[in-house]
Amino acid sequence: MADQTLPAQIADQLRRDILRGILRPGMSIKERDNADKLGVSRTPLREAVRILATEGLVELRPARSPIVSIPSVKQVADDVEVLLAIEKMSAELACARATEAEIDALAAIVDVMADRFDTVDAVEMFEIDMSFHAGLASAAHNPSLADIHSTFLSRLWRSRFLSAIQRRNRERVVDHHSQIVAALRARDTDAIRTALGAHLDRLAPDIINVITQEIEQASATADRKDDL
Amino acid sequence: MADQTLPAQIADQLRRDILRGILRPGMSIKERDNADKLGVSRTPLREAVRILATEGLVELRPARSPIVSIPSVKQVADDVEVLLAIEKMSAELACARATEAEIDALAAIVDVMADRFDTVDAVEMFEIDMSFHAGLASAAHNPSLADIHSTFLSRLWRSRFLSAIQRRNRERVVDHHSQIVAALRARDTDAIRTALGAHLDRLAPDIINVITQEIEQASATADRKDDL
DNA sequence: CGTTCAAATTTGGTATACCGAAATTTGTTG
DNA sequence: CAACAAATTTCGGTATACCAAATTTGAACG
Repeated sequence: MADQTLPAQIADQLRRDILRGILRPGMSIKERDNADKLGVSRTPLREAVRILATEGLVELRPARSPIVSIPSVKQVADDVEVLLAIEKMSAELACARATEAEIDALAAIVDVMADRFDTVDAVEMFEIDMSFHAGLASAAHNPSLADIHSTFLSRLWRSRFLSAIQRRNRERVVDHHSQIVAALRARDTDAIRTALGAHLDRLAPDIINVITQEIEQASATADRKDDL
Repeated sequence: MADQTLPAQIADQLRRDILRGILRPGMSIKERDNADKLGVSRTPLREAVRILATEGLVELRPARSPIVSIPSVKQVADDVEVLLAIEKMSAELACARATEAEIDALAAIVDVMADRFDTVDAVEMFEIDMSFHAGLASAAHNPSLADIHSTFLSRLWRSRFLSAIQRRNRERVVDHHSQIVAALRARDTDAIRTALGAHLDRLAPDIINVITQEIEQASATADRKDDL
């Protein structure tokens, strides 16, 4: 975390704060205040905010403070719809193009999942899950595709996270992923479509439920003003 | 073209220059020179360059001048692969979600195509074609999807343009689009998949051919140094 | 004549100063 | 006391100044 550019580092910091909930949806990100707080000047902070804007995590408004995105249910549903399509496409391509080494790496991730399922906390398990799906995307050998995959993954990171920590389902976490790896090994496009479909189609309503819940909750506490 | 932000206007200007070939692939975009040339300061120009970088039209290099992207054949092929998938997905969703008014608008575009096919020049016809596909994408009623669609469309703009102007095929331009609209009207998902598939699967190799050609040609004239 | 190393220049990155618009606050009036 | 208007403050947008890294150039030495 050292050799990246300064704006990228700032973006990482802000992204973490947003995803961890320290910067809550709707909060404004004032250039001067945040620049001072992070000990940098407005220019790189500004650029960092633009990076997050393209990722969909913050929202730019003309002649106004950027705010942390407060995605509507519709937006989250749209994002999920796109992410699922990208992931299915990646999986099918990976079926044809993944190297044996890449499949081995994915299998190893599933092994780790199975081993640690009962011991690690939700956050760690979630990170492992993320690495599996990122690995699947890169196994499609199409960097453009992997790029937009990671964009939508980070846009939905918080939603997925909230969804994941409230439900720990061994079947989904371990079995589904095993089936995906098995289908990859067999180079069986239909099988991977089925396996991933089962995995993801269950994920979608979960995420949307969590978000719906969070938004209702937020509007209930709507008296809170956005601070600093 | 007035109320946009200054960086967006600059990005538009640069994008035009890149796509029209005035700024050729490999040319460096020096901040000071271009800022002076456009009569603005470095800050908004800098931001404009970042915009184009996220669109894939320019390439940022750490501690070096940004250069106009010179996409490899592989990159173009990857982009085409993604664009096709996005467009097929959009079409299928549009089949279920497009309003009658949206379908009418698309039909009107096809009428314009048919009417003017023999009179307008390639550039204009190309613009009409672009508006059709953009309309199709927005008829899917998923802004996230429409966003990445337009990103890949602009990333491939120049390639598609070069491909389009060298081949004018009434069958493809008019008939294919008519079939797509007909399938939309009938809400026939299979039909639209077939129609769009026929349209696009022919497009892909054309684009890749043109790019392969251009790259070979460029390496043949490799003595030219990037000026300014 | 070629190679190497250092000085100068170029250039992107960052900080800061300035400007105009928008919002907030304050004061006055009905 | 409420409401509207003016002044002040706040804040993003833009320009500019400064800095450090990198490239280039040229001179000196082999």
